[in-house]
Amino acid sequence: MPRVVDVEERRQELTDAAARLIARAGIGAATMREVAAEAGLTTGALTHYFADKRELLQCTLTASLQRRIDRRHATGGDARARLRASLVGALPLDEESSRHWMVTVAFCAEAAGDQALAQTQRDAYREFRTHIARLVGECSPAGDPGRLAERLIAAVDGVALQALFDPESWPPVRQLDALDEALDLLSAAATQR
Amino acid sequence: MPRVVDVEERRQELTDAAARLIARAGIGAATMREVAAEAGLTTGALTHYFADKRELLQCTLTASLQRRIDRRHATGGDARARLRASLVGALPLDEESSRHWMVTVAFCAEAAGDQALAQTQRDAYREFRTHIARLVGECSPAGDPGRLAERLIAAVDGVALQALFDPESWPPVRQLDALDEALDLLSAAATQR
DNA sequence: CTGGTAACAGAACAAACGTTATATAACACG
DNA sequence: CGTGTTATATAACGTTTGTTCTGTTACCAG
Repeated sequence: MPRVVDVEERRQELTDAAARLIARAGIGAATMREVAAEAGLTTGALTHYFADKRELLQCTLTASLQRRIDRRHATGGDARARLRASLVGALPLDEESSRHWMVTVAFCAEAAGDQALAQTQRDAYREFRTHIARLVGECSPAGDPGRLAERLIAAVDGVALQALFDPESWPPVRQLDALDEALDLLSAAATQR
Repeated sequence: MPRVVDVEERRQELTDAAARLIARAGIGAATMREVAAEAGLTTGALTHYFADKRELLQCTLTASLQRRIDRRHATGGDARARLRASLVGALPLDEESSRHWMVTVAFCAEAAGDQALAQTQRDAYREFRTHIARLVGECSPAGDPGRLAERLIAAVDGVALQALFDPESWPPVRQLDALDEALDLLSAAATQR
């Protein structure tokens, strides 16, 4: 057996390169040659790890969504703290989270014409919703957790989208302010009933 | 002077065709030939109205954003009713508004690598924010209108994004429910102070 | 030390792309 | 009724794209 290489790590490097290009200039910028060059390789390596461009893009979306999931997986603190941490992890607060948010958004229109991509995005969204709903249920028994989770996610996603369009107007502090206001508002509405 | 044709109308037809393709399968699907064919014409006509592809895409984004602005321009009723109508107009409730929402989102990553596109999107967002803030100020003097407007827009955009990713889970009724809940929540928070 | 296979680089190719150039048809105007 | 200009179709060109193919290097098993 020849040259030993961690295959999964190489694939990750290549999908990361694709994600960087997509976040920087759109899906159109992620050509085979550009992706390979961004990863410091050539098309020969790229085709060795992915059957075709379609598979590369599919894996890029999946990997990028997984990065976002990893980010919002909080462990310490009580349920309320873990809920807030999960929502904080969903905000584009730094370069990396902004990049993966941009990839998520960039694939939105693409997924409209590709069932597999659409399925991947829907699954990620529903996983997020379930995750948040569970935490909401743990820290505030009043009200429908699913509905409250959707409201919180909407608030976070709305802030995130505005931050992607206009980053200068949305520094981390402002994003966190908006999140905390949404949390306060919803917990107040839940307890008063 | 020869064959009389409404130039602005033709340009609108062509950018509409581009918008349909982009919403259907992403920006990559909007090739010169495809856009022309979608409009029932050929590339000869397309290059007659737009200098190059860059200008076509720029105009497509501008026209699509203008359609969304037109949609949320409400006249009848009191300030509160006009505020709600403007926010309703910003939701992807039917095929047309979903299409223009998809175009807005599709250009997000593209704009990251194109200053002109980014400027166009930022301007549209700030115009929307100003518009909503004015209506908020008219119907509820308590609280900072700008801040309240941002919260409402975040709620609407969040719902819109979720509806684009997972339309079946977000029929118009559910979107309107979420909007009305956000309106109630914010007006309650504003009056209690 | 020596095959043999995995990990790449690089060239090659057909298709599709944006763009430019050329040709034709339709109409207002003198 | 020509005539000149505009609107559009069609063809052609050079580039870029995704993909395939061929070669080369580096490593491990025997």
